[in-house]
Amino acid sequence: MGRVEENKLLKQTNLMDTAFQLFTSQGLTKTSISDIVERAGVAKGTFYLYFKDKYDLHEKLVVHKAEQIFQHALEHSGYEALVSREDKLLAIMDDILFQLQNNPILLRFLGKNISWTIFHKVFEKTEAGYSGFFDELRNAAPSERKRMEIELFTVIELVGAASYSVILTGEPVGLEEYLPYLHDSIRAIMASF
Amino acid sequence: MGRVEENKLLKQTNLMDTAFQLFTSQGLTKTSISDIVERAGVAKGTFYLYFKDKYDLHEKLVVHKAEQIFQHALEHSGYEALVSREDKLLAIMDDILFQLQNNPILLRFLGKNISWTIFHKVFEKTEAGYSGFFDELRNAAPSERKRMEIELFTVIELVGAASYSVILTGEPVGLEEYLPYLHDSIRAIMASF
Amino acid sequence: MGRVEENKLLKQTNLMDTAFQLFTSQGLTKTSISDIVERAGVAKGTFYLYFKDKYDLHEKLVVHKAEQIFQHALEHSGYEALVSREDKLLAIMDDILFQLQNNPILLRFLGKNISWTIFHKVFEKTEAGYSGFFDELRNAAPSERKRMEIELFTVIELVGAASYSVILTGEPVGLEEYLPYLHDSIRAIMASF
Amino acid sequence: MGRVEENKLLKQTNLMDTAFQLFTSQGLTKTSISDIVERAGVAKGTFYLYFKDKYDLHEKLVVHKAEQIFQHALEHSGYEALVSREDKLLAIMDDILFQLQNNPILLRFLGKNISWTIFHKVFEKTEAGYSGFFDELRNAAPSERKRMEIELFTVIELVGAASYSVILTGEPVGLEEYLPYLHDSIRAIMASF
DNA sequence: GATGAATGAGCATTCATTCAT
DNA sequence: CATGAATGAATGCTCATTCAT
Repeated sequence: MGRVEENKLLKQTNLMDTAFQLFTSQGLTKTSISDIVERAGVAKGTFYLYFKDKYDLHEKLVVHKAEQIFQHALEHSGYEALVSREDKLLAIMDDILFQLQNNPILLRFLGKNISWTIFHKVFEKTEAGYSGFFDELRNAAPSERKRMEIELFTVIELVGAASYSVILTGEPVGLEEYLPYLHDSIRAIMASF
Repeated sequence: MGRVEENKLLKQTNLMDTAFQLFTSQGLTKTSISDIVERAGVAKGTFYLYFKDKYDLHEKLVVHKAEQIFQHALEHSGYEALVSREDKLLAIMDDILFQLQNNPILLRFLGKNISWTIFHKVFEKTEAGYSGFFDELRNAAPSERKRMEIELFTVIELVGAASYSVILTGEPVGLEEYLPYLHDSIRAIMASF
Repeated sequence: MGRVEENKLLKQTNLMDTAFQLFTSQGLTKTSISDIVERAGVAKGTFYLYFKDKYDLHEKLVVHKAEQIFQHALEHSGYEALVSREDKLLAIMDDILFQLQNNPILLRFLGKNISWTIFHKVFEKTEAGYSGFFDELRNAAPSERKRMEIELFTVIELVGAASYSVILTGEPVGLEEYLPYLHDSIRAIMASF
Repeated sequence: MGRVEENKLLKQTNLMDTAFQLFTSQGLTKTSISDIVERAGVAKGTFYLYFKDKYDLHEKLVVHKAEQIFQHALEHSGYEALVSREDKLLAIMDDILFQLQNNPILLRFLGKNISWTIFHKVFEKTEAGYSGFFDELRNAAPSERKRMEIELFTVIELVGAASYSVILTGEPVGLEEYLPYLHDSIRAIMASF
C-alpha cells in the first residue's frame, strides 16, 4: 500500500471510530457531521470524500461491528474442540453473549442487528477452509443445507433479540438467570430440527 | 365525553394517523412536524398542544399500534377454546403473525418492537378477568409465574425477530415455509420449560 | 387589507427592494440570500416564506421592473395626443429610452429583457379601455392584429437591444447621436409593414 | 507547433468542449469546475493551468462561438457574388439565422450575445483583404464609415434580438413566418440610411 | 383553544483553490 | 506538466419553537 493509500485508510478509520463514540453517546440523530469531523480533527469536506452522509457511515459501522463480533466468536469460542453440532453452536452463541454483556454500549449501538442478515454477510465473505463450522454448512447437501440455515436463523434471531432485552433492561430477568433457560431453549430448538 | 373533549381527541387522533402515514412512507427522520400538521390540516402551534415533539408522538404511536396487535390476538385468536397452554400460545402467536403478514407496512414501522417490553405494558393495562390467558399468569404462584414469564418472553422475542426477517425480506425463507419450523421450535421451547 | 396582510406585503417589498440594490451593485451570482436578509433586517427563514430561492426573486424582480417601465411609458409619453400610429409608437419608445438613459443601473439589471415577451405580459394584464394604444391592438381584425403584433415586436426588440449597447457602452455611438437614426429606422420599419 | 504545445491545446480544447456541453445542459451557475474536469477526464489542478476560473472559460467560449458564426457567414453566405450592399448584408444575416435555427442550443448559449460588440471583435481580428465586406467598411471615408457602422449595428442588433425570440420561443411567430417581415425591415432600415 | 407568520440557530453540502507528490 | 487529496469558507435551506392575534 502506498503512503497515500495508507493515509486515506487512516482518515476513514479515524472518522468511523470517532463517529462510533458519538453515535453511542448521543445517538445517531443528535450527532451531526460537524460534530464528527470536529472531534476527528479533519475538515468538513474530507468527510464527503469517504462517506455519502451520516447514514452511510452508520450503516458501514453497523456491519463492521457486527462482523467483528461474529468473527471473534468463530476465533475464540473454541467450538472446534467440541463434537456435537449443538455444543458447537452453543459455544459460539455463548461467546457472542459474553462479548455483548461486557460491552453493552456496543449492544445498544447494534440494536437488534445481531441477526441472520449480518451473519449471512460474514458467512459469505469468509473463504472455505476458514471455519469448520461454516464449512460444514457449505458442504451439506442442498436440502440439508437449507434446513441447517433455517435452524441457524432461528437460533441467532432468538439470541439477538433476547440478549438485547435481558442485558440492557434486565427484563424479565438478568442474563445470569436467563442463560440456563436460553441454553435449554436452543438445545430444544435444535433437537426439533 | 363533552363536545370539547371529543374534539380534542379527534385532533389528536388525526395527527397520529397522519404521522403514521408519513413515518411509514418517508421514515421518522425525514418527516417534519411541518409535514405532519400540513397534511393533517391543522396549524403548527396546535401540534404542541398535544405532543412534546416528534419523538413523543412516535413513541406513543409505537405503543398504540403494538397494543392493538396484541389486543387483536387476544380477542380473535380463539385461544380460549383450546386446552393446552402450548396450543393457546401458538394460537395467539399465529394470529399476530397473520396480522403482520397482511400488514408489512405496520411490521416495518414497529420494527423489532414486537417484544416482551410492549407485551408487558399491555398485560399491565389489562384488568383481571379480561383474558383467560393473562389471568392464568396472574394467578400462578410467584416462582411458577416467573418461569412462565421467561417462557413467554422467549417465545415472543423469537416470533418478533424471526417474523421481521421472514416477512419483510423473505430471508432465509418465506413465512409460508418457515411457519412449520417456527411451530416446532415454539413447542420445543415450551416443552423444555 | 388586514394588518397581517399589510405586514406581509411590506416584508416582501422590503426584500425585493433590498435584493435589487444588491443585484445591481454586486451581481446576481455574488449576492447571497444571507446578504439580502441581513441588509433587509429580517430572519433567514422569512426569505423562504416569500420566495423559492434567489432566482425566483430575481425573476419576479425583472418582470416587475420591466412592467413599471412599460406602464410609465403608457402613462407619461403623451402618445394619446398624437395622431398617426408611427408617432404614437415613437413617443412610447422615446419615453422608454428616456427612462433607461436616466437609470442605467436599471438598464443593466434588465439586461436584454426589454423585450416582446415582457411587453406581452403587461399587455395581457391590462384591461380593455386602459390604454388607447392597447385597445387599437385588441380591436383589430385577427389578421391585421397579427401583422401589428409582428410590427410591434420588431420595433421593441430593436429598441431594447440597441439601447442596451448605446446607453451602457456608448458603442458604436452614444444615445444622443444614435437617436435620429433609430427614429428613422423605426419609421422605415413601420412604413414597410 | 511542438508536440508539447499541441498537447496543451488539446487539453484546453477538450476542457472547452466539455464545458460547453455542461453549460448548455445545466447552465453556467449549476456547472462546477469539478463537473467539467471530471467529465473531461483531467485532474482538478489542470483546469487552473488553462483558465482563471469558470467565468474566464465561459467568456472565452462565448467569443469563440460567436466568432465562428460570423466567420461561417462570411465564408459561406456567398455575399461576394451579390452586387448591392443591401443584398450582401441580407445574405450574411440569412446565413447567421440559418445557423442559429439549426442549432438552437448554441443560440440559447449565446443568449443575446449575437451583437455588435462581438461582431466588432471579429472585425478587428480580421486582416485586410480577407473579406470584401469588411474591406468596404475599412476603406470608407471616416464620416461615411461611421454611418455604415451605425447601420450595421442597427441591423445586427435587430437580427440578434429578434432571432432569439422567434427561434427559441416561436413568439410572436415562428422564424419561417417572420423572415419576410425581417427582410423587409432590414431593407427599409438600410434604405433609410 | 387555535392560528400561522416570524424567527434564527443549526445543519448538510458544495466547491474553488492549494500543494505535496 | 499533471495530479487529486485535503481544505474550510461560504451558502442554501430546514425546522422546531414562539407568540401576538
